[in-house]
Amino acid sequence: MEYRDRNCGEIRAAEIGQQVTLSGWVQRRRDHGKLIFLDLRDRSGLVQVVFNFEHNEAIFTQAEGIRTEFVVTVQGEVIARDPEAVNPKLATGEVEVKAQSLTILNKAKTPPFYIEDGVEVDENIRLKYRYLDLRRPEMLQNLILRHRVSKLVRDFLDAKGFLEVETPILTKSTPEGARDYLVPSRVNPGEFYALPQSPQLFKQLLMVSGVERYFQIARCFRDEDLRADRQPEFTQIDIELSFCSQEQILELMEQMMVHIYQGALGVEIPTPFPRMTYQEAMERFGSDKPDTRFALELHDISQLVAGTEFKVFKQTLAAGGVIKGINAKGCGKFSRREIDELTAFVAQFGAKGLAYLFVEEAGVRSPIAKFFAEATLANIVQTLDGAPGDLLLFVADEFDVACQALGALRLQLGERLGLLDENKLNFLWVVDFPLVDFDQDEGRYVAIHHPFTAPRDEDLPILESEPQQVLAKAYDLVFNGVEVGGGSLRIYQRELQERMFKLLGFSADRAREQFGFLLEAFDYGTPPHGGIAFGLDRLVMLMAGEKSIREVMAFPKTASASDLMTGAPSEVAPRQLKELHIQHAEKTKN
RNA sequence: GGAGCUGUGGUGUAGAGGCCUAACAUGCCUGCCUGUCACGCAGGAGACCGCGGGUUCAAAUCCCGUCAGCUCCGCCA
Repeated sequence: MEYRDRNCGEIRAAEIGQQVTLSGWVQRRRDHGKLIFLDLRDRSGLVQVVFNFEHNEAIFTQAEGIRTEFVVTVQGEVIARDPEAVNPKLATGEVEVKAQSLTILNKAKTPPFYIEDGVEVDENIRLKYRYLDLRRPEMLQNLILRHRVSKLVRDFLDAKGFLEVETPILTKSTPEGARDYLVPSRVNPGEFYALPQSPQLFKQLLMVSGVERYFQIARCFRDEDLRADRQPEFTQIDIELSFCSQEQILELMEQMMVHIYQGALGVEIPTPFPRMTYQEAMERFGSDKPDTRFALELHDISQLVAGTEFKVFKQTLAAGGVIKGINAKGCGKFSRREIDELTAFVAQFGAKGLAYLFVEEAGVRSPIAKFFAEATLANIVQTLDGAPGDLLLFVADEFDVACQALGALRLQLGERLGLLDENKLNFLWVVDFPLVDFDQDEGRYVAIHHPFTAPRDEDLPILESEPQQVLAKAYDLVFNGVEVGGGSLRIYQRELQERMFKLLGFSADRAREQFGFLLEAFDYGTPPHGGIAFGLDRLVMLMAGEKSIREVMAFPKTASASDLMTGAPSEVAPRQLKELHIQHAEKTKN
């Protein structure tokens, strides 16, 4: 049989008088006794179908048995609605289909929740019945948007001469970075593959191969705890180019973003995107991914309060720390309790306390005011641009902690004060990241970006002597305070790569064992290269205005990394384990 | 690994020691209804309050544990 010759949501007044065949799901049935209306839904939208007892008794009787979410085929004539019966809320609201035949293709149980937009349903149930959740138009729209973004990326990069190349999913475990998902090898007892955290090494090797311009919409896997914007498997737009400067990469990627936003949302984004160094981002916004839609910037008052007798400040400064503050504009009415809540909030980020100071017409009011001279207080207020009615908040700690805590507080206040303008599209490049950081737990330097990121040429002489002063040829793309992409120019000379491994505490043997194939490849004529990777899920999430990447992934996992629909992960048969040479696999959690 | 929030008919909520034999809306079922589009009207079924302990004369309500979901910290080169 013929199921359809057009889509439900696309029928318009121009088709009046035509015979049509439609298939879809029954959104709703309205039974008026001798007259029944069905809202028939397919991917394109809704159209109203009418069954009239007087016109066709047999079909009418059949329609009486129809229920929500039945799958039906209707054949009939497109007719005009009476002017007073037009539904302006429906794209197809000027017409309806007079049913002449009806086929019930499949019945349906009553769904566990409403197949409608804007309904708040427990996420447990949505995820268990994800196939029904995806029937909701807003979820379908998210899938469509994601598809469009992928296609725009492919079209853009194709036009720029990039080749899409697939890289292995079963690959080699590299202990640097995130925890790997491991896959046991049946034919090599005791050995494991790892699922890729990113195609990083393969794309660099493709540069050695002479591909010159590579991209892949690549699935990546990281066995770390989840967040609203982090899933164990996610998708990157992964890009690598040879013979290209950092500036050329940034410009090309700006063009790509313009192309995506124009093509998917019809929105024009101005270029070039602003650039900000990592150092400036930390100092002014307390974050390496600053939300520049609002001010509330951080200020350093260490100099102003040097020599103070206030114990906390004095000790912090003596230990080489800093005193930083922000101005909570207009929060001068905050209660003691609200300030306690803010203190608890910054404590999450390691701040040991939160000093505060109310700016009032008469002067300042603060428990710590007595420790400072009038002139000092005036200086502090001036530095933070304080006006009567403002609340100034301070954290004294080592630089990183003070910045991070106040940076988080800044975002919290920004949200609370309604400063996060949804209409602003603030792209920002953060550049000049440090190359390495010292990891106290591991007692060694670790790469901020990854071990293949090139140091700046001018910093090479101090690579070993002052590694923490070395800046990297690395860059992140930030959108409204969210990191949407990051990349770097890579090391492409064996000697430098070996120096880097050594700095990161790799023995020569271990470097060879882990990354020997890369080092060896560098010996065979490696072009200068660099690249970037964007989180497709995050990008689409932001474009869709969603708060979680789960909303733009068809089948996401819960915070405990399980799939409520399929029940994965699950136990497996002893025989399967035996074949994989796995001895003990005891379930520790019920 | 840690912290917080949530869990009551299918769904969304109310109830916060006794008024609960658990309420409301919606959905579902039955009947009526020829112009609805969140159709309407009448009637009906449906939850032992996530699970397990405890306190109490009495627990959906308080306490402890546990499970699940969400958010955050750690973690995420």
